[in-house]
Amino acid sequence: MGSRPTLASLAGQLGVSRQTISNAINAPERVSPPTLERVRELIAASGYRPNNAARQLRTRRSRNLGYRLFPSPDGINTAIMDRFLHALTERLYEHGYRVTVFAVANDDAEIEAYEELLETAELDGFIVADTRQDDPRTSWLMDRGVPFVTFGRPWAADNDSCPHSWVDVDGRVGTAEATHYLLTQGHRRIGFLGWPEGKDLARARPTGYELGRDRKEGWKAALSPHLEPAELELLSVGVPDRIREGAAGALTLHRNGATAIVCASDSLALGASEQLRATFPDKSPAVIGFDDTPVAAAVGMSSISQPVEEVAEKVVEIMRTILDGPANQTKAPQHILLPPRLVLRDGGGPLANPPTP
Amino acid sequence: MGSRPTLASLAGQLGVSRQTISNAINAPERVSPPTLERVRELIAASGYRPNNAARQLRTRRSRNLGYRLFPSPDGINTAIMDRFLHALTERLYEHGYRVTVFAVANDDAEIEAYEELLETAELDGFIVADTRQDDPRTSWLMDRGVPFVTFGRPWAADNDSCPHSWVDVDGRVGTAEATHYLLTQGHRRIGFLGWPEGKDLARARPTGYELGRDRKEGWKAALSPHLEPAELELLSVGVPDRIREGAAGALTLHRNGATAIVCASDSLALGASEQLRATFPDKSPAVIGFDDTPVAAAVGMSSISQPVEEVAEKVVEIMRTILDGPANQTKAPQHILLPPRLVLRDGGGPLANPPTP
DNA sequence: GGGCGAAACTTGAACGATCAAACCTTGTTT
DNA sequence: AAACAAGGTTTGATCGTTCAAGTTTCGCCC
Repeated sequence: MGSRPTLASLAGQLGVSRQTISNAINAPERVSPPTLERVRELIAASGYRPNNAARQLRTRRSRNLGYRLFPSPDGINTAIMDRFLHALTERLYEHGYRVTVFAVANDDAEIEAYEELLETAELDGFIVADTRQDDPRTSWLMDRGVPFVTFGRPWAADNDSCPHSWVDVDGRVGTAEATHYLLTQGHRRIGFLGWPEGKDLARARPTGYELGRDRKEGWKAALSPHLEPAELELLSVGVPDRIREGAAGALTLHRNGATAIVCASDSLALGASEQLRATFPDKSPAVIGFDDTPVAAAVGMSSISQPVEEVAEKVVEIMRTILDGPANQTKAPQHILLPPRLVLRDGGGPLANPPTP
Repeated sequence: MGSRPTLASLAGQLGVSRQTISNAINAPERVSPPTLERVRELIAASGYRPNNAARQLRTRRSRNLGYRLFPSPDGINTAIMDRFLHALTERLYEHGYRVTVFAVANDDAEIEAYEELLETAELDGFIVADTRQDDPRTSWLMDRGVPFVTFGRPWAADNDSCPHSWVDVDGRVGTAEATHYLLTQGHRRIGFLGWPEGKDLARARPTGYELGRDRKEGWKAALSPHLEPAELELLSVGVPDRIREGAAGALTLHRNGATAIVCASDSLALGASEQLRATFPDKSPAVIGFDDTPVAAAVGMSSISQPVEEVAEKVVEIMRTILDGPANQTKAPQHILLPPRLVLRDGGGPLANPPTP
């Protein structure tokens, strides 16, 4: 029982040189059809697979990309990044790329890890999630010309002139759509349950504060034709991203006259929904969450769904044009903003009538 | 500006041979103290890091382990595997190991991926989660002598004679502890809300059915000294792992006289808890969940917490003795069963009194 | 003082692939 | 008919490391 086949061993069997086998794999047009055929047959029969380490040593390409795992915060919103990682891995795998994950505590450590991974494992690039304004990570990567794509906008004044590629979901469109839907249902006093504004309160939110502002603006834009600014003011509340706080915030909004609520996250929405149903069993305000997490689906709550699978697909597409595309082609950074989708559900919650056994 | 330092370039600067530098890194005892000192200084000053591809090509070790990402099911229990992956990655990184993740649809595809990853990326081993009885994956890995450790027992008749190493959490002990706690609180008729039994209903549960049986047995063992078998029978219900089903199951248990409920998952517990609180606002039965997911923490529900970080630590320890330990030492498989911890919370749920603004 | 052995270090080869350049064949051009 | 071009194939070198087998130095012992 021999060890695994190599280019040289295959070449020996076929009476050709290693380079011919190599060409058959990497540049088939250089090999004559009959030879190509024979080589391909042997490759299939022998189950040959090129050794990545050897290839990497020579080409300085690892076909391996890095992704940072985020620490699970106390929210329920991690589920969405889970789905993203899953889709990302799957899509990249299809194109022969592997994903190396790493976990670090903060941005500084993340940059250090980039350096380490680039130098030892020679990763070909990174997928960076959860970008913030003036993100030190993207500047670092850009400075050294490391290929990367972000899931998240740079949130700079002009996102379109951003020098790197990004894919993101348009939260504004999502909350606007939810608000419009509630308007068609006859609601006018629609509340927004979001996160606190101001940078110093960053801890209270799952990510940068720009995200929350974006989501709030969609609600505001959809509702402002129908309400006075003073009323709008009353109908917006910002609280830390926890279920408990969502419950409290919902009561405030209800007191201010809200008959329906659009939320910045499912955590808030879940708190709001359960609280309102408990406090006002007969006619509790409608609640729409954000992210369409499993919990929302489970309790039958409407929510705005981010197309993370599509985001992953776009990210991979862009990454491939950067890494596999023609070398000397100028690669203009791509910016893709995907619309979320409103998922309507009947309401759910505790069962009205105990089922008979 | 030169490219990155290599063994040869460092050797040139110091007037020694490459091998001496290599020895200083991998076998310091072979190098004389003064030379060692000089080499180490230069390494630090130059920021030299060994190239992994070259090292791998020669040693056939990649310092890279594989881990399969699970498809996010519709439950809320993925959070725990998230934490596990995070801890695992962190611990392995500390010891110079990287984690390559992959996502596949089923067991066959998983085995194919093992093969692919072993041959091309030459992974050193795998961490296998969520094992079942007669798991085809572990047999495959064992047959080819691939190093691996599982998070999860083999669930065979005799776990202790299992030929591979595993780490798991003792669900039985967890539910027993929860039941005991409820007994000390004066409860006698304590219900168990679990999953359906029988292999054909596998879809209804997050994983193999052995897990659910294990958790149920802890409750049964703790309670059987206090109740007749017939009563026990009435106090146990098995439903699919969804919030909605948990709500229904809880009502059944309540009808059968349960004053407290121990659950096989937080999904079920959440449904039970919310339902009971809605249906019996004044004196709703106590509910204890399983897995201590973020949702449980958020709604203030008691739950049995799996020490996944500790599991990850043990898994890494075992993996290191396999991979880095003395080569010709006989490695008896290790089996570690960790106890979960009961996390008590006040109850939470909707706020009784609307807070003043 | 010759032989021996250990310690410290060096040298050549190998891992398995790709790059760059050389080498044959053919067939076409002048 | 000699020169040239292009297509197909081979050869030698190289990526950066470690293994295995050398070499040198020096002290020790009989």
